[in-house]
Amino acid sequence: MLDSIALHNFKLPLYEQVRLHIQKRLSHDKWDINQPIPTEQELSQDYNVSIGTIRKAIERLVEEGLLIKIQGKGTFIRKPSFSASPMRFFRYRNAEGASVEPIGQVKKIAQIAGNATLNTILQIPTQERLIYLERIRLVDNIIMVSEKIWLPMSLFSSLLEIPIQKFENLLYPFYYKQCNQFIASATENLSFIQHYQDPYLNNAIHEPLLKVCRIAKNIEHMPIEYRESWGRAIDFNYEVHII
Amino acid sequence: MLDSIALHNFKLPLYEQVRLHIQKRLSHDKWDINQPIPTEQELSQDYNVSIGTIRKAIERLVEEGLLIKIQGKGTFIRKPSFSASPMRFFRYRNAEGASVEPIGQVKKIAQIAGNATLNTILQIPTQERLIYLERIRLVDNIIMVSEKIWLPMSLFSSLLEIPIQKFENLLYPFYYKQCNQFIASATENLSFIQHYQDPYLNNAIHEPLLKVCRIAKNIEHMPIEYRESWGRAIDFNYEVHII
DNA sequence: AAGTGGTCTAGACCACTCT
DNA sequence: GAGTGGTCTAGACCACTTG
Repeated sequence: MLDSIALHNFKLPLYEQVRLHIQKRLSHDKWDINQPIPTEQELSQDYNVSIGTIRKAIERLVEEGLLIKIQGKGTFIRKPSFSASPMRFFRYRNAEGASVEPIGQVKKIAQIAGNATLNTILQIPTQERLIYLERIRLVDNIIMVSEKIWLPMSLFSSLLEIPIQKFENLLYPFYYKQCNQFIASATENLSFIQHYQDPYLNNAIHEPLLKVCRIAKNIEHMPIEYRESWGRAIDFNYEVHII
Repeated sequence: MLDSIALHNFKLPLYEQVRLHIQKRLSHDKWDINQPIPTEQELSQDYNVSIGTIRKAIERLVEEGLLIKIQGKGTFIRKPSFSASPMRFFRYRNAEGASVEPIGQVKKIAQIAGNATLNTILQIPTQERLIYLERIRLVDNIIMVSEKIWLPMSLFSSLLEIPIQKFENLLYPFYYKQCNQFIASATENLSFIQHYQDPYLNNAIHEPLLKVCRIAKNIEHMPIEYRESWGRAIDFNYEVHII
């Protein structure tokens, strides 16, 4: 371990070097996602730094959302958990006023040619082909959100062999199980669209819609999914905290 | 100092007790906002805890946005800085494509009776009177945002003596100078509105608008301002990062 | 009982700012 | 050069989880 990394050689603080190295191991070393990563004691010996330095490195990874600590059990790789996020932007109350878990359904999957715009977003060569998905999200059998999803063929080709009925409710855990691709973070851009008629939402042409463009990234911050979601603007509701 | 606080008496971790105590001193002790707060060494002696514990307490206050550290100079109370935030939600490019600092103008100030809804939001007695402001925000002389603002009379009465021409571009630093009220954080709720005609935006009645409702709070998390802002939905654009 | 992360201490030296 | 926060160490004991 000590030979494999050249700590103390850069200008970066020690805990930053350790953080970056652990971050790489998270994606490359294939640690079991249900088992704790090595303990702080072990890491401290591995890297030959004090335990306080390890703690600071891990603290940053926890802040980044890559790891979670559980006292008495250990430190674990965080599983994808924000899969329900497009629904964050839309209010919905069922008859009883309770919050309901929305259902996701893939309606179409296809293999398509890449194009300059999409492949630039996904940071892949222009000639690489893409997988294209259409998906809806329902609450109480009402279609709340319509989605188009683009994925790099090189990472997700195995999805093409799966019938759309077999796609699970939440896509991100499904990506991980089927393709070993782990979504760790995302950037979403919200804007407002008029004069667009979505075939799934079945909205009136003049009815305003909210458009959410999402670039989802893996643990190394490489984009691996691009998604556009539409929903009725009238249902839009979002809360944000500012400091 | 040691007598004035009873550390070690609660179940809270030491650094949490210290954090809470320093947080109270920030609003009550009237430290000069341009001078550093006591050094970590001094605080460590004051509270009779190790310097590591002080550092952890201060670290939390920095994360909360209450303090900023500057290496070599000291730790300072953070001045209000998110004053331009309603404009975060609206895209605007001037002729040169550069980003422009919007201008804020108060158009009306009045003293009004409290009501159940507003006084509940501001967490003040129903009978307390309010100060009501109307304000616009311009970019290149175009009105981008129209705002209504409500303030508790008890904290902001001195504003009534100031002619509206004297109100400054940014309100939060102005609140601090005139009324010693410091905005430290805020919660904003976004939604779409149709069929509302705003007198300043001069929008068509059918034109959809974005409504931003903000509750702004002081350093002790008490709400001291409620604000509703409207802008054209077509100009809406917002980016959010998810982990 | 053993092992994990959580809290806390008491130092050391470094990088930066100001005078 | 003096003083600030930034980094790093090498321990100690506590709270929690699991066998």
